[in-house]
Formats: sequence, C-alpha cells, structure tokens
Amino acid sequence: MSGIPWVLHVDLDQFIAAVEVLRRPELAGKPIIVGGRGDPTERAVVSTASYEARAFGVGSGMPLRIAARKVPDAVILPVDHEAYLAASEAVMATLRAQPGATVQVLGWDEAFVGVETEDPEAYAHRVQAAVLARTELHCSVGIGDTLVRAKVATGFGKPAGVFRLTAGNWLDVMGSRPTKDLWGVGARVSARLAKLGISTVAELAASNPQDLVPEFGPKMGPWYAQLGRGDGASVVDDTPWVARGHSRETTFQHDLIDPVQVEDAVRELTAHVLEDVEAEGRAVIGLTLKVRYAPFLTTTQGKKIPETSDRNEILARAMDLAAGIEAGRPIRLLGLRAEMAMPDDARKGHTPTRGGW
DNA sequence: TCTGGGGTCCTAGGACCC
DNA sequence: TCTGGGGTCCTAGGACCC
Repeated sequence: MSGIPWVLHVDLDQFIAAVEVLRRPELAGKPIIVGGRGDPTERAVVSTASYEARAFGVGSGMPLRIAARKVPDAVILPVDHEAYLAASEAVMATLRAQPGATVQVLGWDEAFVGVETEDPEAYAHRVQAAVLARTELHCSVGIGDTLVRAKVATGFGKPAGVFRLTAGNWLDVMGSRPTKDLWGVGARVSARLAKLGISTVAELAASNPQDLVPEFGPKMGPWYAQLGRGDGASVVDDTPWVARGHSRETTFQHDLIDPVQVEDAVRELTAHVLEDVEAEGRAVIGLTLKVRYAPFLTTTQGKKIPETSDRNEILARAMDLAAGIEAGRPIRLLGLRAEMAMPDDARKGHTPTRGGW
C-alpha cells in the first residue's frame, strides 16, 4: 500500500451503555446510567451515561445518587468489566485486521490507527463498517497528521462520523476554543494559563514556549505550547504496553475507625494488588499507601523498597506503611499502589497523555 | 448522604555526595 | 568564619486521562 501516512483515532460511541443495550435491546433509547454496583444508595460514581441520560445533565464522575436524582426514570446498571473487556477485544481485533493498520490501544474504547493511504476518509468509513459488522457497535473516527490532531478531531465526528484535522485547518477549527478543549489541559492548567493572559487555543499556539517555563516547568511549559499548535508525534506505536505498576482502591460504604478493621483492609488491599503483579510475574520496587480521611483529606506515603517478589516481604512493607495511619480518625478510602521493576528495554514506552508527543 | 478506580508523568524540595 | 556548585536520589503531591 502506498500513500501519505495518516493517524486515525477510533473512539466507540457511548461504549459501555452501547454494550449494555446489545445484550438487553429493550433498553435502546432509554436513559441508562452505569456505575458502581448499580445501587444509587451506595457511595459510587457514574462510569458512563447514555446520550438520553446525558440530556438530563448526567456525566461520568458524578456521584451515582445525584445522577439518580436527576433522572428518576433512569435504568441504573452495575459495572461489568468482563463484558466491556470482551467487546473491547473484539473491536481491537477488527482494527488490527484492517489492511496496513498499526494499532495503538489507548483504553477500552479507543485506539490510534496508523495507515498510509491516499484517501483517509474512505479508509475511516471502512473501519466503521468493519467494527459495526463485527461488534454491532458504532464508532467515530478522527483523522489527523499528528496524534493530537487526530484525537481532537474525533470529538467533531461524534456520533458515528468522521472528521479531519490537520495543520491546515487546526486554527480555523480550534483557535477560538478555550484551552480546556485540548487533550491534556484540564480545569487547573487552563486557569493557570488564563492567569498568563492565555485563554484560547490560538493564544496558546502563538505563545513563546519559554514564557511558559516559569509557570509550568522545563518540560510541561513547552509541551503546552506545542499542544496549542496541535503539533507533536505522528507515528502510531504498537509496541506492547508494559505496566509501570498496579494499584487498588476501596471506598468504604461506612467510614472505618477501628484500627483492627483498618489493618484488615490494608491486608486485603495488598492481596488484591499482588494478584495483578503476580499475574505478570513482576517484581515490586515500591509501595505507596493512599489514605483519605473523611471527608476529603487525602495523603500518600511510602515508595521505594528493595526489589522483591516475596509475598510476605511485600505484605510486611505494606503493614509498615499502615502503621503511619492516624489512629482514631475516620477513614473513607484506602489505596495501595505497587511500582514494578521494568525490563531494561521497556523503560521508555509511549504514553497517552504526557511527554514524548 | 458530595467525590470510583485504574493508570501515567511531572515538579518541588530535601537529603546526601563530591 | 563563611559557605561553592554540580549532581543524584527520593518522597509527596499535583495534574490529567479513560
């Protein structure tokens, strides 16, 4: 195959809700909210809402009980990881089967596809048709000359459409939009940019990268300036992903106070984290314990330990960290992260949101 | 009845070394 | 008595993404 190299960003439309509708067709067209164990009286948040539910102002990250209040008629379903993973794998297999495609998976429901073609729109439509035929799921496709432009383009294609963003039309389309619309700029960074007199993408694109260094540091400053222009890497990298670490978090339905309960919780957390680590046969080189004291004060402590894959050793280290928990103070959440030793050649992997692009 | 759970990377500042 | 300058390693915390 010959042609110009293009980056396609493929993103499934309301993925989780769509998967739920597939196995329960009677839910089609209804406001669907997926989150937690599907019980709006529990502490949990929304994972996904269908378009019908979003019309009521429900979005992911919102507390489930608030969402339920906003949409009294909503169908509220529990999160079913296995079902979404299976659907995701079918989608990714379909993408990999496309002629000339290099596939870089970004998450359950999205991936970059690198391809050389004279007609990226035609290719995108073939991808959409193939995914639909194989999985009955609709997707939107962004086309770009960089990864960032392809990723941003997808938003203009939704639902089920195709949109192209290149150096040629980037500023026309994005220039007057707030910096928050960029991939990698959230509420905090956009507020800090505004403090520097930069509110729009065009203003960020025109900024001098060095001017951003005092505020954001030597890497992030220039990185944001580049992001404003939509510039960056254009190579889709299908190198298999090597996880840097694994973590588990638990929010307690009732705050923990009893130190014995806290100890048990840390022990259980450690066991869960180790399941993931051991499944990969990796060694642990660091542990971090996260504690959220009710209501919202979150602290972290820990890290570096001598490299080991010994269960008891790791458990002992985790319990050492647990000893630093303030006694008698109600705890709402506990999290444990294990940092893993990296194979030498995998240290420099691609990453969706930072550096390298 | 406010705030999930899984990730990644960057930065600031202290400790320590020569 | 005063106190360089470069470097590395580490922790805690911040920010963002799906």
